[in-house]
Amino acid sequence: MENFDTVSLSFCGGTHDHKNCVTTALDEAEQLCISRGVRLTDARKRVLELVWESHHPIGAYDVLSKLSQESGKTAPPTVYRALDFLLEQGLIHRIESLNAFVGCSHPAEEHSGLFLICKDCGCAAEVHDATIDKAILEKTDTLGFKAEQRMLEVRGLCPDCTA
Amino acid sequence: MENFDTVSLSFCGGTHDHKNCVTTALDEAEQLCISRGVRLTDARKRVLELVWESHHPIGAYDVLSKLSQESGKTAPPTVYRALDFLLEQGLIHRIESLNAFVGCSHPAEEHSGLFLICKDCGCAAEVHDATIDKAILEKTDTLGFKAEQRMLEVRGLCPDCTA
DNA sequence: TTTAATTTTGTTATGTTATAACATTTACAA
DNA sequence: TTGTAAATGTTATAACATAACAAAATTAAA
Ligand SMILES: [Zn+2]
Ligand SMILES: [Zn+2]
Ligand SMILES: [Zn+2]
Ligand SMILES: [Zn+2]
Repeated sequence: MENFDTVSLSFCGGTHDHKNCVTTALDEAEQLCISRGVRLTDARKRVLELVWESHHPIGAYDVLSKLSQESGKTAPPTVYRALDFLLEQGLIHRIESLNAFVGCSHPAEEHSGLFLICKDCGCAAEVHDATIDKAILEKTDTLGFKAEQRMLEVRGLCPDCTA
Repeated sequence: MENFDTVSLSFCGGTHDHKNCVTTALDEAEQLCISRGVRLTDARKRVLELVWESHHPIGAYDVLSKLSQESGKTAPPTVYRALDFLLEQGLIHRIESLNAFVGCSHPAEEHSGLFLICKDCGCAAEVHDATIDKAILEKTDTLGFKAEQRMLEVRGLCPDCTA
C-alpha cells in the first residue's frame, strides 16, 4: 500500500483492461461478504459494479439514473441503502468534497486512505502512507482526541494533467 | 499554531468570553480586507459574525435563517455569496464532512488545518502540525501530484466528551 | 460632477444531494 | 409452515447549492 495502486493509477492515463478490475473487485467483495456473514444482494452487487465501472468518482444520482435505465423507475433510497451497506463493509469510499463514491481495491483491511483528486481530468487515486497515518495519530493522541474516522483529500493536478 | 488554539478549545468545555473572540476576529478581518484591497461589506461582515458566534460549525441555511430573522426575507444566494467571499479570503473554513463552516482564527497566514470534530458535542477544533503537512507534501510530491488544496478532518471524541 | 464600467446585492426559479416514514416482499430459521 | 428479521419498494420531503437575470451601489474615468 505504498504507492498509487495500479487500478487507481490507470484511471488517469494509459489503457488497461478495466473490465478485469471490476470483476476482480466483485469477486473479492463476494468472498469478503461471505466470510463476514453479510449479504451482498443483487442490488448491492449491481451498485458496487456501477461504482467500479465508473472511471471517476460517481455520485449517488448517477448510479440512480443507470439503475433506472436498466431496471425501470428506481428511487433514491434504493441507491443510498446500497451505498451505505458498501461503505459499512469498506467496499467503497466516499469522497466528501465531491459527494461521490469510488471502489476500494483492498477492502479486506481496514484503512483510511489519502485521495488525490485531479481538478482537471476528474480522476481520484487512493493512496496510503504510514508516515501520514502516524503523524495524524500522534497529533490526535497528544491532544487527547479519540479519533475514530478520518478523511484526507487533496485537490490538484495529477501527473498526466501536469504535463 | 502547534496546539488547539484557545478559541477552538473553549468551544468544548470551560466558559470563556466568546463575545471577545468574535470582536477580535471581526477586527482582524476588517484590517486584513483593507490591507488586501477587498471589501468586507456589511452583509459579509454579518455572515462572518454569525459564523463566529456559533459555537459549532454552522450550515449555510442556519446562517440564512438567522439573517432572515433579523433582516426579513433573505435568499440562499445572499448567504452563499458571502460565504464564498469569506472562504476566498481565508476568513472561514468549510468542513466538508459536515457541509458547515467555522471561523478561522489566523486568517492572515495561508494554511491548511486539521479539523477535529467531536461526534458527541459537535465542536470542531482547528489544529496544525508541521509533521503532518510535511508528510502529505512529500507523498504528493513523490507521486508527481501537484497539490493545491487539502482537506483533513477527523471524527471522534473530544477530550471533554471522552471523560 | 456627470457618465460609464464594475462590483455587489436582490429575486425567482431550479438543480442536486439525502433522508423520513411506512408498506411490502424476501430470506432464513425455528 | 410459520414467525422473525432483513431487505426492498414507494411516496414525500428535507437539506444543500447554483443559474440567470434585474437592480442598486460603488468606483473610476471623463
Ligand atoms: Zn481503500
Ligand atoms: Zn488529471
Ligand atoms: Zn485556519
Ligand atoms: Zn465533545
